[in-house]
Amino acid sequence: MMTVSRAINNKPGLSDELRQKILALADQMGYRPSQIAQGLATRQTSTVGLVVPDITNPFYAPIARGAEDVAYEYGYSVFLINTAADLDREAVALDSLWRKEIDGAILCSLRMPLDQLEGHLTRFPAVVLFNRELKKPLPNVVSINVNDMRGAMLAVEHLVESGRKQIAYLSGPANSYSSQRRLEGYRQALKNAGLAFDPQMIEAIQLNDSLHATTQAAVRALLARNPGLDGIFAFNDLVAISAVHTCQELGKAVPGDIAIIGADDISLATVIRPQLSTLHVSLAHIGRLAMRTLLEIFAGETSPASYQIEPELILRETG
Amino acid sequence: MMTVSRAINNKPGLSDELRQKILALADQMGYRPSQIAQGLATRQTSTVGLVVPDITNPFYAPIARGAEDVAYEYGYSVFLINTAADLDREAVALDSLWRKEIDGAILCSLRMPLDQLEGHLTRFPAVVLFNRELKKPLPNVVSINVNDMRGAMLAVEHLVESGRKQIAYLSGPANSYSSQRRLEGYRQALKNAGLAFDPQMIEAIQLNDSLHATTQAAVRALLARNPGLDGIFAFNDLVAISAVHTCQELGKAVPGDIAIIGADDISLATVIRPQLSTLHVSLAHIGRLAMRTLLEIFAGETSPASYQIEPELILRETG
DNA sequence: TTGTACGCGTTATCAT
DNA sequence: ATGATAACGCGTACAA
Repeated sequence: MMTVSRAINNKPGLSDELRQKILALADQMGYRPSQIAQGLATRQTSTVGLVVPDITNPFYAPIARGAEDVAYEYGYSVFLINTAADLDREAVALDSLWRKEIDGAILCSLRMPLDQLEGHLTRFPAVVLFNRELKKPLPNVVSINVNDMRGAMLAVEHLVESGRKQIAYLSGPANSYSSQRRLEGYRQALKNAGLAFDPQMIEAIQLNDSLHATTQAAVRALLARNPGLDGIFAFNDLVAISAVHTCQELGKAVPGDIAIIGADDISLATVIRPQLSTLHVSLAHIGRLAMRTLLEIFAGETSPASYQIEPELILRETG
Repeated sequence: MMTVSRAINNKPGLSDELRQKILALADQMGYRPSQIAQGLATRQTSTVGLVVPDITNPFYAPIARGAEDVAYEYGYSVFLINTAADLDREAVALDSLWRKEIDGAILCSLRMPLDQLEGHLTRFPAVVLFNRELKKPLPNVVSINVNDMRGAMLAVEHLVESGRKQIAYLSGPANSYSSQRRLEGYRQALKNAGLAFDPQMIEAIQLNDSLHATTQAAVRALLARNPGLDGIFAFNDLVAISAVHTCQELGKAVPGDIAIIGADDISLATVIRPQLSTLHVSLAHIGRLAMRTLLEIFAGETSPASYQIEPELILRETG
């Protein structure tokens, strides 16, 4: 048995001749070692977990794709889990992954409270955390964050520079960290430009309901309160697109009357007309980076405790 | 050890009192059985594989979501694999899943030749095959197919009934089964309406290159050969959307001059303007059905050897 | 260079 | 109702 094991795992300790013979026979018999048994013996499963709110969201799909691509290259398999932004499901998922003895996990935008989260994190050999900050660094976790605040500033600065005076922010739900950070950037950019911050210029989009309907309502409310509205920064592209259509339905030209800038540069941004101006981040790259980082931790290589992704303002047709 | 095992797995053979004591203690110690070890002992891993060409494709994402949702409900985890329509990667993926000793797999749109495919299929305890027909049924595999031919007929019939005379088909690559079946439906509907089939009315879209660029070229070519073109049926929604935009760029009104109908009803269909007329199939439902079917096979319940999903023509704004 | 004993964490089987 | 033993399929450590 051991000779076979050594032959198949390419380990030294047997003649090349015997190795070839074993390999040929194994191939002929269709024998491949059970990864379950290997996992039990070596405590390594060549398996990682990928937790996202919703794989259907064009923001997360490319991340998953990038991560799985790299995993495939290195012989790892990935468990996909959708949390649906449900706290219980997050907890159950993490527990389930732990019981599967995964080698590591990529956790995207978990809503779980920090203290509860850390309890889970320490149980995994390695974790990459996306869009979530830790209070103090843990040795086995690396975080990757988009510089949302800086991105929002870029967008709002451009709106100001192109002469917009009444700029609104279409925010996400209050429990979205990204949305909060973008709100900060929005306020900061306004302040830097000597413009007053007006709470009337904020509308929050709840993600549960029909996105387009709620965005429609939000834009209408914004316009009712501020007839001179001439610029909108939306916390993500889907909302931005809905805002574009709503403005057009209301007889407002985009960007003539109202300039609109989204965030994330999902693939939809270039398929709609007018093409959406937005903050570009390479989603597939983030996924690849996350998985590569995980592999580096496995290999014991030291990597930065956190990565910051800088968004880039892409001006297309809406702003 | 056995008493603990029985307590945790809710098996008979111990007093309720003891069971509670064990459960409480296990909870306090944070003990949960290793699914790897369980897998080795029981030969069941509570794990399934989901193989799709590309999770980034808005057609497959909802299927994956639906499947994972059901898996979650029943305590199963799912391995996500993107094949990128690469034959080697398909084979490697299937082998990898087999070594992981998955309980079953959902295989979407595999390109692999039938004889090679069957070799893989028989190694799995249970398989649901999507968009792929088997020559003769295997006892452990159920297939789910969209009635693409019927769908194409619905679309083309409607185009004919609304007065369109020169109807083109924007087909997919030659190795796409769906696209081939839709071509059949297109031809059949033409025939039924007494219209001649003209090869000049077909253009194939290669998926490798930039989708919009190739669609643009295809539509231009179609229009150059047939200036009177007044209807287009596209083999999927993404291509249909590109076609809509191309027509508009070329000064053709949609659907005034040219009516366009897509297929699949991906979520994008309702976010673009004009909203896309298309063939609706509930993707999330297919995913859920696929996973439920897998679970039924596990449970030894008999289910039909194949399901046929009937598309429904949804008339929105492009046709 | 090759083979043997043991352990990984769990469940099935048989005994008590 | 509870416990002891073997087995699942492999890799590690050590002996031959």
